[in-house]
Amino acid sequence: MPNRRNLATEPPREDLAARLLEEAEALVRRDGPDGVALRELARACGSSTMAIYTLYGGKPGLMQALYAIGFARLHAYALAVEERAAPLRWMVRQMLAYRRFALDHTGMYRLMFGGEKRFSPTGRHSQFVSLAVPVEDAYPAFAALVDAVGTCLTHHRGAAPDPAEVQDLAFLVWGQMHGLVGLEIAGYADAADALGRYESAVRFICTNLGAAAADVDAELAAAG
Amino acid sequence: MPNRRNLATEPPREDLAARLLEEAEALVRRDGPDGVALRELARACGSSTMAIYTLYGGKPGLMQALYAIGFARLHAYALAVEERAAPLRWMVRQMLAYRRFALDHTGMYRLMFGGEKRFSPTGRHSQFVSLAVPVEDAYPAFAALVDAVGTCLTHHRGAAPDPAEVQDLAFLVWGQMHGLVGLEIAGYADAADALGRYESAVRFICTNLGAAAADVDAELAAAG
DNA sequence: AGCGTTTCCATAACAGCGTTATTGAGTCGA
DNA sequence: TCGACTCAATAACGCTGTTATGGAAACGCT
Repeated sequence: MPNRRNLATEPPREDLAARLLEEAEALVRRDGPDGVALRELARACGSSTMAIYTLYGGKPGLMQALYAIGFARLHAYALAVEERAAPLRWMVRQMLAYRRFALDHTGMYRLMFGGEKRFSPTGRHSQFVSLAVPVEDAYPAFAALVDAVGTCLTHHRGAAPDPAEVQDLAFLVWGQMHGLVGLEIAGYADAADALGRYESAVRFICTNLGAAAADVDAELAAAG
Repeated sequence: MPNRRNLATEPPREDLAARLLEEAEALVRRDGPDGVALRELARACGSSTMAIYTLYGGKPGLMQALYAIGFARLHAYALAVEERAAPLRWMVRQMLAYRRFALDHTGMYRLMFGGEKRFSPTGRHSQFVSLAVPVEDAYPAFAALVDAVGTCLTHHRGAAPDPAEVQDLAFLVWGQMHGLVGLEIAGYADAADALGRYESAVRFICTNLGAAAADVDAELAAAG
C-alpha cells in the first residue's frame, strides 16, 4: 500500500471515505437505494463528487461498500440474539431479529435484496460478480440461521440431522422470512396484521422443527 | 368523456397510448423497472416525450399503468391453472405458476414487488396511494390463492375451515412463494438449486395443508 | 360555413443525474 | 530541493424527468 496519507488541510476532514459512507447510509435510510445522489452526498460531506471516484471508483463501488455494511449490520442483529443453550429461543429471536432489521433499515434491506443489482458482500468495493452469489458469501448471517436450525432440530430430535437437510430447511426459513418482510415493506400488508402473520410463520416453522406450540408462544411472548 | 378522438394524421399511429405501454413493457423486460427512459420509449414509438405526459401524466402514471398490466399478467397465470375438481393439483400448479410468472417476467415482478414505489393496481393511472394497499386490491390473484388454499383445506379436512384462517394461511403461502422467488431473482440461489428448493416448499406447505407427501410428489412430477 | 374552443403532441429549454478530462494543490521519497 | 505521485476541485458531456411554449387538427356552436 503506497502513501495513502490524508491531506488534511485547514478543514479537519477526517477520513472522508468513512464519512461519505456514513452519509450515504443516511441517504439510503431517508430515500431508499435510488435516493443516493453523488452530488448531494458530496455536498453533505463538503467535498466534490470526484472524491467518491478516487475513493470508491464511482457510484457502483460506493453502493457495493454500502451493501457490505448492510450485511454487517444484519449480521450484528443475528449475533445479538445468539443463545446456544436455548435452541428454540434462539430460533424464535433470530427470526424476529431478521424482521426487526428489515424494518429498522428498510432502504438498506431493499438495496441488499431488491434484486436490482448484484454485489458481492465479501469482496472489496468496485468488484462485481456476474454469476449467482453463493449463499454463504452473500448472507453471512445465513450461517447463523443454519446453525440455529441445526441446533433446534438436534435438540428436538435427539440426534444430529443431515447437514444438507439443515441447509435446505434453513433456506426455506429464510425464504419465508424474506417473503413476509418483503411484502410488508412493499406495502402489501397492514402494519397491524404484519406482525401477527410473521409470528404465525414463526409458530408454523418452529412446530415443524419439532417444538411444542405452547413453548413457541411462550418464547414469542417473552421476546415481544 | 369529451371529444377524445384520435388525430390520426398521415402516419397511421393507431392508439399511441397502447403502443407506448407495449413498448414500455418490453423495456421493463429488457432492462428492469429502472430501464424505462421516456426519451427512448418515445423514440421507439415515433413520438415525443410529451405524448407520455398527455396520455399518462408523466412517468409515475406510466409506471402505474405498467404495474396494473403486470397484475393482469399474473392473474392470467393463476387463472390458467385453476382446477377446482382436484384441489391438490390446483394448489401445486398455482404455486409453480407463481414462480413461472416471476421468472418469465423478472422486470415486471421487481416493479410490482420491489417495494420501490407503491401503486394501486386497481386505480387508473396517475393515482397513487399513500397508505398500505389492501391485499385483495393489490394482488387480485391472491383471491385465487385463498380459494385454492380453502378448497384444499376443505378437501383434506372434510369440513369448511374458518375463512380468516384460510386468509392468513394463504398469506403465509404467498410469503413463502414471494420469498423464495425473490431470493432467486436477486441471485441468492443457484438456478439449479432454486427449483428444487421451491418444490420442497410446495411439499412442505401442501403436506401441512393435509395432503399426503406421495400425492404432492406425484403432482409435482406431473406438472414438471 | 365560419369561428372560437379544446385536445393532442412536437420543439426547446431547465435542473439534476453519473461520469470524465483537466488541472492544481499538497505530500512523499530520493 | 526536486521530480513523482496522490488526492480532489472545476468544468464539461450526455443522459434523465419535467415543463413552457406553440402549433395543428378536430369539435361545438352560431
